[in-house]
Amino acid sequence: MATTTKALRKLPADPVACCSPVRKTVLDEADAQLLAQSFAALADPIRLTLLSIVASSVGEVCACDLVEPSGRSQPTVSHHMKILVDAGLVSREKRGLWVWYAAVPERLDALRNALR
Amino acid sequence: MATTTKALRKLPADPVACCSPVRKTVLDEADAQLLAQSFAALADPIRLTLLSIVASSVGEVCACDLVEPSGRSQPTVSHHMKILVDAGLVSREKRGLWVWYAAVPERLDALRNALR
DNA sequence: CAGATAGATCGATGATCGTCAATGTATTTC
DNA sequence: GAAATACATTGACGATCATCGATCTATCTG
Repeated sequence: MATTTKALRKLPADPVACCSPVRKTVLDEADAQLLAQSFAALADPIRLTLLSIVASSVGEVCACDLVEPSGRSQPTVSHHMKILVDAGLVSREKRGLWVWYAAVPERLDALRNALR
Repeated sequence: MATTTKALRKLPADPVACCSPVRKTVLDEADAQLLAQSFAALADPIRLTLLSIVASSVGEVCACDLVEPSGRSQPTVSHHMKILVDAGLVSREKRGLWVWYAAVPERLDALRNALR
């Protein structure tokens, strides 16, 4: 176990290493779970492409304009967009026959903040 | 296909919608692949916990101090740290019998920029 | 109501992932 | 060299994921 050898280690620039070289976890289990789920939504190249299309557009983007540039089938695009929406990164609104997506900047900001 | 109906759609606040409502992909395939791999490294609560421990520490952190707070076995922690190192988010240095990890702030910055 | 269209859902399949026990490798100490 | 220690690697398992064809649902139009 780490405790038995801890006192013998030469720690780099840490004079109080004998007690605990690890400050704190900073992230509790629930936060980690939630954050991981958000980052998982970004952990796919297709979803990053879809998000970049939506986020770089001025207003909203129609779902029908996402299938072709992503190079995937319509069910696959629908599946990925659902993941982005569930993660809160993209908003979804159905008007008539079409569905319109828009980026949610506050959620992207929240993720950026989590990276420090 | 989207092109056939595109002219009929009522676009929200976009007077030149007839041409192409999507500006550009912003992300080429290679970039998306690389970014997705980095975000995938963050898409696990254990890895987020491990990274938060390393990143919140002043200097380096010994591998032996990561097993207990993560609540996973030593091989599992080694596995996850390898993923973080491969993603460039954490640096690894072996000195004697111990391995020391440190965060790579530039890489975290790069990911934050990608979310902008 | 019938036909057409946009998008979501279902079901199946192959790939990848998280996990740990067992084992391997490198290093220090005696 | 032998024993001990820290960490990595292997192999196997079940779980989750990405994908698409087929189908379902909702909406608009005539």
